[in-house]
Amino acid sequence: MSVNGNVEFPTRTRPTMREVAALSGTSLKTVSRVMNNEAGVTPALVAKVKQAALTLNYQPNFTASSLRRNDGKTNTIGVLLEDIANPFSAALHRAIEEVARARGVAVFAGSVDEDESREQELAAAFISRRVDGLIIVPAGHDQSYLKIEKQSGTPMVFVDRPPALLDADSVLTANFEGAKAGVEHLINHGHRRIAYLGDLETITTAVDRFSGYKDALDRAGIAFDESIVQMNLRASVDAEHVTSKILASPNPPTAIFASQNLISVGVMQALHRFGLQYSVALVGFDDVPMVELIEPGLTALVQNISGLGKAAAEMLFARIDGTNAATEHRVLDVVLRERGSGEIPGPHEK
Amino acid sequence: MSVNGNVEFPTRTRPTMREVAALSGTSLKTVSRVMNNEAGVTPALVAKVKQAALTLNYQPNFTASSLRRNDGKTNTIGVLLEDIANPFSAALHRAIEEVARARGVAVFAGSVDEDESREQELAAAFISRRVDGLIIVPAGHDQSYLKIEKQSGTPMVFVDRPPALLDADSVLTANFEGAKAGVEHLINHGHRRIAYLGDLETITTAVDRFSGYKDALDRAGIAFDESIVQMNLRASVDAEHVTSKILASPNPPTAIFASQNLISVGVMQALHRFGLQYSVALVGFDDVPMVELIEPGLTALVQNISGLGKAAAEMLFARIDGTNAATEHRVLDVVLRERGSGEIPGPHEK
DNA sequence: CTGAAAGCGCTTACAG
DNA sequence: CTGAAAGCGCTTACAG
Repeated sequence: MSVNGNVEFPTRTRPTMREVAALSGTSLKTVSRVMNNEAGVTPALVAKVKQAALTLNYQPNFTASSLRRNDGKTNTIGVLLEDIANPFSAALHRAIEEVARARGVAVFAGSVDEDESREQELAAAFISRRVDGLIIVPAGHDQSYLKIEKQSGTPMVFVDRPPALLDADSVLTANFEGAKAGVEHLINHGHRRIAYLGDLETITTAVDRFSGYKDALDRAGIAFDESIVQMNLRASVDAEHVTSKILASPNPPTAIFASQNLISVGVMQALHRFGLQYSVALVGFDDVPMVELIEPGLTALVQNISGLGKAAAEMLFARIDGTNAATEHRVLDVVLRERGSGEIPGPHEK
Repeated sequence: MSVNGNVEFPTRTRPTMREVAALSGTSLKTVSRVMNNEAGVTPALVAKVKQAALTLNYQPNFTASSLRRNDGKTNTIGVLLEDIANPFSAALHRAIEEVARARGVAVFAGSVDEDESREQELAAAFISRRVDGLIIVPAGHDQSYLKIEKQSGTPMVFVDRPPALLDADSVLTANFEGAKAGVEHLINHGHRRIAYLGDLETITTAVDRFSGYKDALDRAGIAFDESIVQMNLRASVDAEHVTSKILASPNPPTAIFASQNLISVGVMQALHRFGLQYSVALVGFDDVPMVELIEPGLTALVQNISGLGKAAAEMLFARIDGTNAATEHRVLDVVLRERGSGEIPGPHEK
């Protein structure tokens, strides 16, 4: 007589195929046939079984079926991202979901948070649930712990960052070439004194971008000057402080290269505060959200994030489908989008 | 003799507990005991089993174990989001992950994309994989399809939007009160002609915010004027167009209320283009990314997104743990953050 | 076309 | 303390 929903609708046990069989007066195997739309069951029986399933509210247990099924597939993949909440990870995740959805594959996701042990824990959690494959943005610098799993037949594709001490497929962005092109863009606009603000040196993409910077300077015959270079920046406030310090130094740069979007934001904030946003040039790696609202617009090297996710997912599913080709390493191009901040002329303009 | 990794390391079948038992000269049951760290196994046997497991690279199959286990738990939950890639969904997802991670629970996630059938497909996909619970941001307006599942014992919590035609827990933002407070803020700053730009009328949160707007006008004795009200805006460009049109009209508003962040962006773009960003006041629901870079700063009603996710996850796990309390509906407050755009004085300033 | 038996990889319930 | 048998919900392999 209670009005509480929990009491009115007590928990019932979920019906099984066996119970559907009993109600429909047929066998377990026939119910299985009907549920899987297998041909060769009398229409009359099909109707009876479906009616019984409906009456009992039967819901198939996909997990149980995959245990016995020959292919052993769970139609599930695991995705290890840097941080689910950051825009890069979220866009990657979305692109992967798109491909998985088309195949009826469910997606586990988790944040690695630049933590090596978290990476291993997440991988283990997904493996113990027998995912059909893994897509990984690694944090650690040794993925040999996945060797056994790979040999056991679980395909895996690395995105954004390459695997280390493990032979596996990867899809990366042209970080070296992109950063190099960005710095050359500044040089072509008359700059020779170009500061570099970079991310953690433990992140391979950060190292590659930094190499691109140095290579561009080298080719232009510009000496590397560590007084206007700062790596290991994480938050935008850090970048803001460093930018302020560099701008106030005796021999300030006429241009700045920011190795990722949070750093670009910090640089822009410092430039705005000094009122230098129209005098000091800026090129950044990665777009900044709401970039349209900022003046001058940020000239940025734009990655094809959804392209990375799509390619990774397609490579993974090709492996899951049994492709046994040699390990593949794909690299996606970066596009330089001119919006104003990178076209501010320098003192050496021709 | 091939150097191809795929040939050097052929796919092996994954070892089972039975094989570990055989190698260690013990029984399946004893291996199970060791793997689950059950007390009461001779240290010598434990060592032998662990050695064998290591030799064979045994990896436990959590899915298989949960099939037979009494609690039946898969230590897995499913999360249905609006769109994994949007910042709101991503922040929600992250907060949920945090709680799940602490319990060793893996998280399935998917995008509903404001599509009713997609919502049902995702729910079915997660249910067929026997998740322990569901956290749902619904798109449709009838969740009765989940009634059976709920009765079968799968806990579910709705976030951001309430369930319809289904009695279930929910965690919502104070949309009505928040919008009302935002409009009252504008009124207090001397505005009486306040435009309203809103989201899809099919979204309950959009309707609630609109009601808050109307209620604030009512209480201030301001007549509702549909010529400066526009609902069903989705992209920021749409909001930009409508704002431009309204600003160019004979009797333009002195203030604008934007019902969500994409709309705020469109309004800001239009105001900037007209050079009216310091003359027309603006209050928006939800923060805008990189808001620090915009002048004047956006005065916004800020939701506690991670609070929503955390509360939803905690309520879900309480149910999973067996709590059988009455359905709970929690509402989280919104904070008005003054940053400049909402404090621009209107003609009726006292 | 239909179904009884065996088995997927584990845990449970029970016996020794 | 250890293990043989049964069973979780399904599919496979085979017989009729």
